[in-house]
Amino acid sequence: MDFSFEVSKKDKKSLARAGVIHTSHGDILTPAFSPVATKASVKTLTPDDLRAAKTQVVLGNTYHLYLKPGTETLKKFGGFGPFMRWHGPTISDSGGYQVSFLRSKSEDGRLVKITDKGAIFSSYLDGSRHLITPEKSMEIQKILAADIIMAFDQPLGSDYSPLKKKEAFERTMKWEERSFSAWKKLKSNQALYGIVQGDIDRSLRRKSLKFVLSLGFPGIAMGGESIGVSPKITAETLDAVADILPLDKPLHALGLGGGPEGIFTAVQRGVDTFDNTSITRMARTGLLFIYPEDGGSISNKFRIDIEKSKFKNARAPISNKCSCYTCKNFSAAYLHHLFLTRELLGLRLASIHNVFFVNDLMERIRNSILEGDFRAFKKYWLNRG
RNA sequence: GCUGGGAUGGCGGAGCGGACAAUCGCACCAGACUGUAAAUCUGGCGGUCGAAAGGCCUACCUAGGUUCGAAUCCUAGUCCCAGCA
Repeated sequence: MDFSFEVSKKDKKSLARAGVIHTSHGDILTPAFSPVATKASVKTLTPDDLRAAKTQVVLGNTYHLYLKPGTETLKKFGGFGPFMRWHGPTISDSGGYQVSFLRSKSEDGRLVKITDKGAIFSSYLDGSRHLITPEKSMEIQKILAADIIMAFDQPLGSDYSPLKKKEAFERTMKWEERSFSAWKKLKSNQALYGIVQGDIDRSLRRKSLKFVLSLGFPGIAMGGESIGVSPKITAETLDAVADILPLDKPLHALGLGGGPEGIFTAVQRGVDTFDNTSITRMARTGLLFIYPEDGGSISNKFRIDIEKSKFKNARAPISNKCSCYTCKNFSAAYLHHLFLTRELLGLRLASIHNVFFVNDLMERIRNSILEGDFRAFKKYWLNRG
């Protein structure tokens, strides 16, 4: 397997660490952000845009790519990475998240049926029925050919009844076991991450992590709603397993939210990589990140709303501190105009900025860890406003 | 000049006697956005008091009138549009 993880430097006073994930498509210097290319596209951005925005790795989704373009096409291209012409490291999600996601979205609950065997989905594209099992997810993910793949799981919904939570929790462990053995059988050179569930239940989280460790997955992912809903709950979720997190396995946070505050919260607790859709989605709705030097703070969530009328005549860029393509070349007023007139270029320039911002923040965090400065750096960002 | 149609909140445009402070869209303001069915979604949007329920005031071109009651009906005026000269 062309995959390994090494910790270059560990923070003395927290679980934060700077490391390197080696993959056959290159290294990922951690901690790192992975933009999400659900359908083999980080919305509005080309691979060149992504690279220029310091992107190291992108994440695609089994569920969506299986439905379109389908495994036959992706097989011919050798995976979704080559298909989208992203030649760097990739991650694929197992489709497990869609299990609960589709369920909560459907009004009659008939969009998906979950049994121990697997999940029967209705395609959101044409309504056709599909069965995804842990084994099937592993097969599909082999075709997607990401460097890092995920076990097939069923996240616990925060709105689940205790009984339903228990059911999903037990099922996830069974599914992970099946994912693991299917992955072994496929002899893929991909790294399979086991997913830790348990919502905000401390003992479930611990049990889940211990189970994942006992199987011997190459990496660990933290899943479920509670990892991304707010920095406070993210902290609670990660703190539950802080003392039993291994040092030699990379930790990925699935759908980590909370902006810069959430990122610091997670990195401090040992997260090496994370993905998040809202960073690019917020970009498309005009919410753009700013540095502390620009007035960013916890209270404004380190972001501005470019559609606000105060930017109508703003000649300065979104951020004076930022060195992304957008900030180097365009005024906030221009971005404001593009958004109000719904010009498509605005979506791209905003996405470039937000992706760059988060990648740049990760690089700065990494450097601060390497220099033994993480604590001060974090304080600089969070202790103001 | 004649004939016909019309004037409603920032704009467009419903309503055509009571359930109208007035449908809806745009704009504007505020908010949300987690492993993306998301260039999306939610709320507000005459003034004022109130936490809210709700109250009060001013309102559908202008001025009169009819009516218990008018954005809605009548009269006059002003302006706009279309067709014909």
